[in-house]
Amino acid sequence: MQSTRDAAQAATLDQVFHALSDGTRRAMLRELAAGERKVGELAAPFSMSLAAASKHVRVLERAGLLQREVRGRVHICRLQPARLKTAGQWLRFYEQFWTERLDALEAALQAEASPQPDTDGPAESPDDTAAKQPPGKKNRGHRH
Amino acid sequence: MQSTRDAAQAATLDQVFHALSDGTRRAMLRELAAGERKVGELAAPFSMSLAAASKHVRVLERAGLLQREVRGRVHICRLQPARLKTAGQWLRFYEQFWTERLDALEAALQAEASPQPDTDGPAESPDDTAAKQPPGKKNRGHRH
DNA sequence: CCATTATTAAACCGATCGGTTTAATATAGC
DNA sequence: GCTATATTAAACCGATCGGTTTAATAATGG
Repeated sequence: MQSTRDAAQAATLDQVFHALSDGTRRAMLRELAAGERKVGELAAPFSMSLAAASKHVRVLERAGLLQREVRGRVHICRLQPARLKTAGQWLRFYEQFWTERLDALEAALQAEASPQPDTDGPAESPDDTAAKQPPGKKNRGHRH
Repeated sequence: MQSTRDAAQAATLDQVFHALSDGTRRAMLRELAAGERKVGELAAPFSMSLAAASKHVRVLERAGLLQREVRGRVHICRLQPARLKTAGQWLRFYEQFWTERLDALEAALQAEASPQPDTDGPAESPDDTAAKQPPGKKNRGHRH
């Protein structure tokens, strides 16, 4: 029964992406990238109660993004890359897929609308962040 | 001052990851990967009201994951890969970083098991050495 | 003009979120 | 044993979420 597996996968993607959707939690992961941290250390940089930070840690933990080791009275947190990898795989798949599609579309439009190769115009924009343009206009020159 | 840019970046990451944290919306993106779709077409597979599906589309749109073209009375949606790329970059950075760290840890443990002296303590060391920073380390003081 | 179609707007609802404050729990160390 | 420390539990609060239902808006087509 694969539907169960799919549902489980969907549930973990829900949890992981939700965990990543908060700046405080992303900052905690950033901190953890430098090494293991106690909960108190993770909480310190933020201007919120320790209890609130503790909840953020637990959200990350339930999402499987970190692992907690209770050693004495301190809880030591480390990154757990598996789930992040799962999310990364999801993203990568669509990223690649979409890019391919857009490239194909662009090529098709160019072939359709160019009896002559007009070269490429002024498409030398340095920053393509959030390229906003009507459909089918060429502005990017990315290849893979 | 780049903090504005960082804050904006953080806000869009919030939006994008939040948009991705819902299975319905991920399914819509999956559908859109096959080509452009009207809102009604995106809504069809789900057993919810059209209004509810329309809200999901708007969440994706506000996150910059899709673009809408109003043509007559139908709204045509297409994927917009830029924001997904942003999220992908964030994930890739940490994924790689963590993997490197884990590899280093593994190497350290192996070295420990070898007759060579401990080059770097496996567990106990605070070990902040060579901590490359992801985009924007010094930021705190979040939104709200 | 009028009915149909495609979509959003608005008001509402229960659940969850992100935060607080005030306990409770457990360990460390004198 | 006592007290300080590290962390969670629990109750609460306003905001947002994901859904509904009922209109409103706008374009299509006979």
